[in-house]
Amino acid sequence: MVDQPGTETGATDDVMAVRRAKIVALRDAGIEPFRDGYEPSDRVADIIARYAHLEPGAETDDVVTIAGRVIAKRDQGKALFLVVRDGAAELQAFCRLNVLGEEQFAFAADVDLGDWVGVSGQVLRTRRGELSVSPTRVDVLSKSLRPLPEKYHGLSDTETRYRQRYVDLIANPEVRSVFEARFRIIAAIRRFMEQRGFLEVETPMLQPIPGGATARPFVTHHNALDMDLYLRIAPELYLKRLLVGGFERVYEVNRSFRNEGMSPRHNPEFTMLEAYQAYGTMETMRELTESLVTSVAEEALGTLEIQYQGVEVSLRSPWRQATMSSLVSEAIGSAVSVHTPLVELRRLCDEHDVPIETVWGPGKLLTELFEKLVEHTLIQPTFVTHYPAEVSPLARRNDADPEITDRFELMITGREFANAFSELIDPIDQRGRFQAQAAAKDAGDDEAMWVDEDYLRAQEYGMPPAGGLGIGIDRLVMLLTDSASIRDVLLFPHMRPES
RNA sequence: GGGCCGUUAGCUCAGCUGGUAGAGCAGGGGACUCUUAAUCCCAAGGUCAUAGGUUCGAUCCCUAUACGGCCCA
Repeated sequence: MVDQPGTETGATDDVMAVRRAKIVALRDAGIEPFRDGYEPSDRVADIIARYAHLEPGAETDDVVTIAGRVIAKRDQGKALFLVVRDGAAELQAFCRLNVLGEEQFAFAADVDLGDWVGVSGQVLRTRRGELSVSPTRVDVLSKSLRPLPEKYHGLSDTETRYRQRYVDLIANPEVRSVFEARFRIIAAIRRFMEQRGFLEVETPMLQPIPGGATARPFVTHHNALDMDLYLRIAPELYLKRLLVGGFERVYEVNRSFRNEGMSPRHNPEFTMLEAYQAYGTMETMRELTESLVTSVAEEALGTLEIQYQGVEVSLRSPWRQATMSSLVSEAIGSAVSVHTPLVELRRLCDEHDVPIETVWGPGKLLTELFEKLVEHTLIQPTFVTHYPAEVSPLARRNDADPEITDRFELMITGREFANAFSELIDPIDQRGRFQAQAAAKDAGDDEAMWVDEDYLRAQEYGMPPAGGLGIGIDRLVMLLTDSASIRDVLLFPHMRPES
């Protein structure tokens, strides 16, 4: 039959040869090992729920057909146990010679670990208490050619886990639950935004001028137009064009791309939520951010008291708010702000080992001090408000102090999670800010922004006052799934090519 | 880009002071009709990441490279 006592070879490289031989043998016996479709009657998770109270040793007359991957096999001679995984749920097939008959039993015994199978039979619970299907029929739906990782320790080599996520997902069930959480979180975000009256929109990922953030872009080329295009670093300027056009509440769950190094917190492509609300302000966005994160966390975890990498974090409202200048002042022990003399700020940077560049003004120096001295200390959710205008080229100036903006960043676990502000809607001021960015770019800052004339033209038609918000989805998922690395929340993280 | 660490069988890991490698799981053969990390018996499985160097002799020491991880920029 399918059993091949003659093909005795223990060489690990020949595992695939053994399986290939089985495929040939199956076809010779008139059985297609890669079938076209199948019709299971039930999902394993439903069966487990339905028969939760079935007594050990009890048999039912109910017949079910399930399908899934064989992830364990325990051969007992004239009895055989196959563990079939359907999604995240697993059910044992308790194959018995007297129930299946010689031919079907031999067929079942020949199933390999990793094969996709269909199993049809009566539901029972074994004397040992394991809910099982006692098959009257076993079908191979798709043969597996490669051996699975070790059943007890799973797959732990990080490189293989990221490169071959499909194997990681088979070998490490907890990986699946992280990604289920990720996509439930994103679905919850969409529901929240919908409830708040926001329309989900799509804007270009291929942009002639990359805008909306300070970052180096990826360059690509349009052959027919013979022009360079850039993968977006943010959707911001397009979403705000929609405000000009009269869409009052829009958002985009966007994949954006930044041409920078990789780290446990950075991937070249990442996911953000950006939202814009006409007539809103920094304060509107602050409320939106806090409500969104708490409601999504509650929905995903059922609690607002979480642990991240061993650190207790409370997401319970209200969250702390503090201005950047007050936080920096607190850290260095004397009052500083964007109005502190340049020489004094430079001296403070020097004193605290913050490297500086001569072209930097007070706003940039203050921000550098903040990032070096304060940012990593903000473990509990904190809105850091009133960023300097110098580092906020798209944010509205504060009415009382034009050197700062009505902007905040949200810090949790010492990292940035969100960035939001009252939008700069004055096209004349915006042009000046772009020009300052262009000057910085000319001076060698390759992350500085370009002048986007079409965006300025849009603003010149009149943009309503608005609040805008960006939230890093990958980081939010890391926080809510207690994941140490962004690679653990990306199904296929970016990797260098295999040798 | 810099520093540190890692790479041994398909997977998870040992490998002493330098004398060309072991185990468990998976895979092969056999036994077993309630197992669940099943158990028992037998046999097999290696370009020790790659390329150089030192040495009578290198998985081990040295250099470079590749890939990965962490930290820093």
